[in-house]
Amino acid sequence: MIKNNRLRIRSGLSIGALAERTGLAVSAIRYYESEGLVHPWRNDGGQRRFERSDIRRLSFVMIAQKFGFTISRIRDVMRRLPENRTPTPADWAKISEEFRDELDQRIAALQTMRDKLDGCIGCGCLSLKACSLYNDEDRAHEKGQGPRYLMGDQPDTE
Amino acid sequence: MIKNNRLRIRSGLSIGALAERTGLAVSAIRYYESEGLVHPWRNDGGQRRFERSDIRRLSFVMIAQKFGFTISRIRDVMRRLPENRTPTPADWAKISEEFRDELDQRIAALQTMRDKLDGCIGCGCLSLKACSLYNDEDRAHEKGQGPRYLMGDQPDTE
DNA sequence: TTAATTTCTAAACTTCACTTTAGATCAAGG
DNA sequence: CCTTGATCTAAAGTGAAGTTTAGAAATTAA
Repeated sequence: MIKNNRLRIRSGLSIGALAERTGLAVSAIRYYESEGLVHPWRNDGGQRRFERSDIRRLSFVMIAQKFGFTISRIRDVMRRLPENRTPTPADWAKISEEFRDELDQRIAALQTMRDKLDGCIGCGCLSLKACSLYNDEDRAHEKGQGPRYLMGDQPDTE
Repeated sequence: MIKNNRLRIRSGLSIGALAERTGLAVSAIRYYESEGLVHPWRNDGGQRRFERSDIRRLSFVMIAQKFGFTISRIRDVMRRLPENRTPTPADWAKISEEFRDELDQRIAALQTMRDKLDGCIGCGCLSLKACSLYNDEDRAHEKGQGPRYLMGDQPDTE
């Protein structure tokens, strides 16, 4: 099975080397391990050793963070990478597409809100019960339930 | 000068009434005061009393938060409202436009990043030095300096 | 071999945007 | 007047995403 019978040394990258390669702080990498984003092994002295493909994993994390995804969301998506082998470019492309779909939705939601804001600028309301910026379904921040009573202005002026 | 010489009672809204009108928690309103977003006065017993126009102020805060602006950014923008008089719809429209401009920029930045991601999905790279998702100027998160060395992959495979 | 550098763990600290808690005071209804 | 209910302050807690610190052990360079 093994074509090359020279001893294959799996020395791996130290955490400092990985930090240099990714631009991340050492402490951030340890934190990402605690969050399950990378899974280093330990050498004889108990120090972390990383695979070269972890550079790519962490790069993906950084990109996803730029897009505004949370650690837990990123972890969920990365769970879909193969565990038994080093992910291929095709594997990465597949999970990237998932992010793209969410990104599209968020762009669309922001655009809708901007259009509503345009309408509100036109009428200067910004505080009327009827304002479409309230009680909208297309929230930018899905979590948090947002205002319930909203814009309690009565028709009289203030 | 004063046409109506009946005593004008400026009783104001209690914090609970304002909470009901805006949908915010009482604790959130106190927090917003501590952050300089509203400036209630105190009645004889030391309780906060708010103007009716504070409903609008807080509504504006809520909208701006939906758009992802931070408290300090919102405070900065709201400083441009007139202090000597109750803001008019036109005043609100003016500062809303400022937000709209930033919103436009953020939408554009997200779109650019999405397009780049599309390119990366096509080539499956996601980890090459040349990848345009790194070292880009159009960051979604302006704060935080982002990766410096970025994607340290050497040309050899992993 | 010795000294300098890295890495280790655990715990505490940071910022943001709030909420919760505790004990005290204020205001309103019966 | 008395009792709820609302409000007050200050401090601590929350969760996300890390950073900082301290003291010890491992690794590397000279």
